Amino acid sequence: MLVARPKTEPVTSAHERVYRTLRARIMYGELDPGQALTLRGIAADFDVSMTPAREAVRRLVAEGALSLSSSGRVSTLELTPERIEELAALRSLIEVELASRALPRAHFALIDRLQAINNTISDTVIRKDASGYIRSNLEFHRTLYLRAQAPAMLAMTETVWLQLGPTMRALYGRLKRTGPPQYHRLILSALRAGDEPSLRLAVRSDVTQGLRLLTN
Amino acid sequence: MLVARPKTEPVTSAHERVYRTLRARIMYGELDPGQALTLRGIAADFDVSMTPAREAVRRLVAEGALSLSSSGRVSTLELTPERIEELAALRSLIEVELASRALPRAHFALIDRLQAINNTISDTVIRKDASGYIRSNLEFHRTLYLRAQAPAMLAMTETVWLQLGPTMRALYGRLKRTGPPQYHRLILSALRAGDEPSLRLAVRSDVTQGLRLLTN
DNA sequence: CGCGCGCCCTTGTGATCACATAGCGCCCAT
DNA sequence: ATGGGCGCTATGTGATCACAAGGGCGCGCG
Repeated sequence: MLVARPKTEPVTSAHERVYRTLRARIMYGELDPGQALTLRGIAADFDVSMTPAREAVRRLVAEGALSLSSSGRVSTLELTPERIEELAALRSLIEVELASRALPRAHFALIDRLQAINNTISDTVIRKDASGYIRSNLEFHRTLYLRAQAPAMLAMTETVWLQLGPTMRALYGRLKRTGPPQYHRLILSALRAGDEPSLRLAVRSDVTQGLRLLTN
Repeated sequence: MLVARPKTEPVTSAHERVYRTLRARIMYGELDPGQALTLRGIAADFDVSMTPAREAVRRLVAEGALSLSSSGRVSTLELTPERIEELAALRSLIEVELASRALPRAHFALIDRLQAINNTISDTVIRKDASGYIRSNLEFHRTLYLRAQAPAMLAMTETVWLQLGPTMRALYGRLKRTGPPQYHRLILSALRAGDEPSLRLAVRSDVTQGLRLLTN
């Protein structure tokens, strides 16, 4: 017997729920590169029919988060070194611009929030929580970029993150982390100083650093 | 009675056909900004069921080519001036990089092809063919960027074109064109000279010029 | 014991249907 | 004449089914 939905709860469609959950899993590296998925499997996991599963998958394929074999099988991306370099270059281009646009609007409260997120990152390092590390690291960047008031650029950056997601965890394994990324400190001090050139350099460095581990 | 498909023809799924056609119509400005579409209408137009129509629309929504109202109605984008500025900035960032990467690989044959496309653009100006103008203008850029061997960047650029599509025709109306964009000449001479700084400037100017007409 | 072939079953595609809802127009009352 | 309310219909969502094709596994042959 169906129970009435509490009227305050925003009705979120089934495919939206499937989409959001899969998207987060991919972006935060909870799926391995090249991992195969099936529509019926996804549908069963979320206890919905194939239709919403198909829509969610289509959407993720369109965003480059999943790839479609010629016969229609879906799997997460396996990136070539060239593709990784390209995506890192895109991150660099767009994120430097976003940071630059956020700078004039970055007040103390924002910098405090970023500081707090940086501490969360430390926790994930101590707990060796790869997925949590990726999530809070991206949260650091997203919090800053949100201030740029540039939704299209932010969306584009997030689709790049999405494409890098499964591969990023592989990176985490090779990384001997002892704390938050070193360049986050530089980003914070450049923000405090209102120093745009330093900020651009710090963001570019932060975005590009991980790349080296992946391409060799 | 069904006729056997010629075996050489690549079997392209129904939703792919719908997707490609709609995508081209949007990118080349054949649909007005804010134009409403219905799944059943699209399905009828292409003589398919609602399923492929839904998938094609979902895909285009994911790429930002179409927007979904809260109740799920789909329509093309109506861009605010701020959004247009943002998209132009994205074009500038990515296309300058693509041009820069294409430069070392740009041989005579490529420059000849670009020249030929430029002539096609002249034809569309004479014929006052707005959609053809947009199509061949983008073809000019795509042909150059293809040489950059950077598929992810090119794909990202194309989704920006897609978002600007319906609005670009509005631009065309305000433009008193007498020939190909002036900056195309600069792009070509920079390519011939192998002059990267000039090329970057020319591409940025070409991409940004139209913007001014749209934001005031 | 290894390799290749064929068959079955898994999997994606497209059509159709039932249902809920939002938007729109029409009608009536003031 | 105009504004508001009501009801119909157009429209999106999700489920289910039929079908075709591709991949993987096992069997049989060398």
